Amino acid sequence: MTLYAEITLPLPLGQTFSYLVPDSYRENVKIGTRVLVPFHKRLLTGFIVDLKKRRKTRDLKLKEILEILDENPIFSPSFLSFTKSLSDYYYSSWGELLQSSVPPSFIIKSKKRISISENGKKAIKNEDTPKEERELLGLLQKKSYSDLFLKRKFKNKNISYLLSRLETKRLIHIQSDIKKVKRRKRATSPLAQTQLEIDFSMDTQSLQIANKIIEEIGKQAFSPFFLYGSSKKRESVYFYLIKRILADGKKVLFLVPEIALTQSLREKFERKLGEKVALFHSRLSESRRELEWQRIKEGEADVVVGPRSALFSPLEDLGLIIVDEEQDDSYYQQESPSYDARNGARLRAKQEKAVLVYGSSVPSVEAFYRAKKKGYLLQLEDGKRKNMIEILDERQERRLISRRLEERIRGRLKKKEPVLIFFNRRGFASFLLCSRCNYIPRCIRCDIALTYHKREEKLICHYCDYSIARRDDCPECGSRIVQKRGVGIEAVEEELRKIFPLGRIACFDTDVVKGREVEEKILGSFQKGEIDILIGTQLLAHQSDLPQVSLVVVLHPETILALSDYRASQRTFQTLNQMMKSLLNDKKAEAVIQTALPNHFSIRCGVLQDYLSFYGQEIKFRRLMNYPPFSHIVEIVFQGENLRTVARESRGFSARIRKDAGDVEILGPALAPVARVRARSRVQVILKARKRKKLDVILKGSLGSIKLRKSILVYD
DNA sequence: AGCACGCCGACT
DNA sequence: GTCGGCGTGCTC
Repeated sequence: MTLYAEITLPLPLGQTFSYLVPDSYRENVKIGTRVLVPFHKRLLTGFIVDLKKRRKTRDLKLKEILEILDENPIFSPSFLSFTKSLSDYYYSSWGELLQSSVPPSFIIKSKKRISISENGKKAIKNEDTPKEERELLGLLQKKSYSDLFLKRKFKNKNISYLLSRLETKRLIHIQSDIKKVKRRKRATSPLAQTQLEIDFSMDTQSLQIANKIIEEIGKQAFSPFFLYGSSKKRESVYFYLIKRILADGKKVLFLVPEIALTQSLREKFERKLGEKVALFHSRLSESRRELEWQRIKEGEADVVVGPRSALFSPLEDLGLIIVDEEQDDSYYQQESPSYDARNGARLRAKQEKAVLVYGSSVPSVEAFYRAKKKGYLLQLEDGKRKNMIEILDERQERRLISRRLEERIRGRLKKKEPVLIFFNRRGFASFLLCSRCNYIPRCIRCDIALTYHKREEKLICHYCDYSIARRDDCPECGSRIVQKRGVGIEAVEEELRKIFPLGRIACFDTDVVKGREVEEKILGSFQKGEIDILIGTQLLAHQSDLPQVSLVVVLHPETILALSDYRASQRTFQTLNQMMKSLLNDKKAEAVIQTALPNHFSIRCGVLQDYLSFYGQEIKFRRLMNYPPFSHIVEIVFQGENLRTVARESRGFSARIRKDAGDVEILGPALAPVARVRARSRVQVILKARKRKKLDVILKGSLGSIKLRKSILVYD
């Protein structure tokens, strides 16, 4: 009897495809292995997700699997069903998720090799051969190239058409060969032998909480917890739990935000867990990443630590998943295949019947609400901070640095105490404006004004990095009166240099910090006392080892609130809270906030690091507006080169779904907040509903009908 | 996502 | 008249 394989492919298609299993493969075909299949004139690496004795459709002539690439499954049945549920939840492609779960070298694609034929060599000399064809043949005369290379060489031209024409004329040979991956010999574990730390001491209250979680661990059932408390306390609970899980012979997945895995944290994990730990971080090379993947697959790592992509580590016998710094948005992958690793962790823990522990001192309001409601919130008591906080009302202030603020800084500098200033806008001025004709220089590919950068004397687009040299006159009317509007970090720096001409001042932003060396150099000299005033953007606030100072200044945090997003308050709160972490915890240390919105709760609570008050107010707002966690939001962004097509497609789509929308709110289509990025117009449709199920019902049938490039984001 | 087919404008 | 632009549709 014939055997049929259901296969998902790494394409944004949202369906599986059936293939025939050749008789020669009948014995060794398995669910969860990679296969090479012919698919519409090309070869792709797919994944077998099911094997059937009966075919799904009968009016279709099926193709055969070309090759089975794995002897043993690389995905377990439970991993497959976890990734399937994740793809359903985020409307992203299962095949793409599986593809991103394995090292890139595991994905084999056919590669076309183009070489010149004897006829082709003759044709070069022939005057009748079109210029374009001769150009290509001339290139191929020296050596053969891959189609990818040729595509890049002939950028805008329709190369595939040209190639097929030349092939029919027999001027070239097109050879399709498969890029085989050589199995690398595994190197011996590169970790140095270290003295393991076995001190897991903690206070009685933390111990109680840890034991509460441990009770559940024995039950072999999915069980979630939210650990609310300082990072220090959380950490001691985590390591206690890990120790217990490992003693049971089970494994641990430990997720951290993208930038969190700094040297010091890495060392801590290695000190406490030794060779049992596999660490992923952004600076890991491709080959090293693959090596770690193999180690985990072979069961040599008991604990996997890494950012959101570590969610897909091939761990078996998973007993515990930890998601630390739960509030961090880097857990959400917006690019395709999109998913939220926090929710992904929940789905995986459910599938594996594992214990799930979220942790944060400033939880997202969504997660905090659910934890409270479902009764799995665990609170670690923390000591109160004792700092002086001053919020300066700057609604009347004209100066960038107010008199009062200037005095505060001067006072600290006199005592030789360094000062940290946060200001969240790159460049010198947000935009330039011609006084005569009101012309504003804009990006040619994006729908935004160019930012003026004084250091480079350039106008730069912050969306696509397009830049032009700054000129003194207006390109529209020639007027020489061009105004600078909207203050950036460079203007703050200039102002401070005027006020404190003898002060040693430095900036910490993406334009200065290019690479790890610069970053370490600036932070290092600040630590050594070689810098008096350090001014930083979010880039500095996001550092996990922030320098500790006695005066922290925040200039205009209300700019974050201006974002058109229901989470703007949460962002503002979190950013300010983060900035306050660089404040020394003593009575003499103080923070000064200069803002035009001194009474906004996200600013007040953020500065005071008062999470519970913030939560209390924010959750009221969310309830009132029916935003998550009280509803589910799906945002569909249509993208395309010409606005007409994008508009037509999005209008058609929204008309189709409106027909049976019921009580689902449908907003738009409307231009996205930034209507054009990298020469692509963006139009969005937003769906909002109390029950997630209702969104699925509407979108299940309709999403497939969208022909255009689209991205779908789920918020709840 | 690719890749081919098919229908309308600016050019040797 | 042809080339070649990209709108449209399909891939087991």
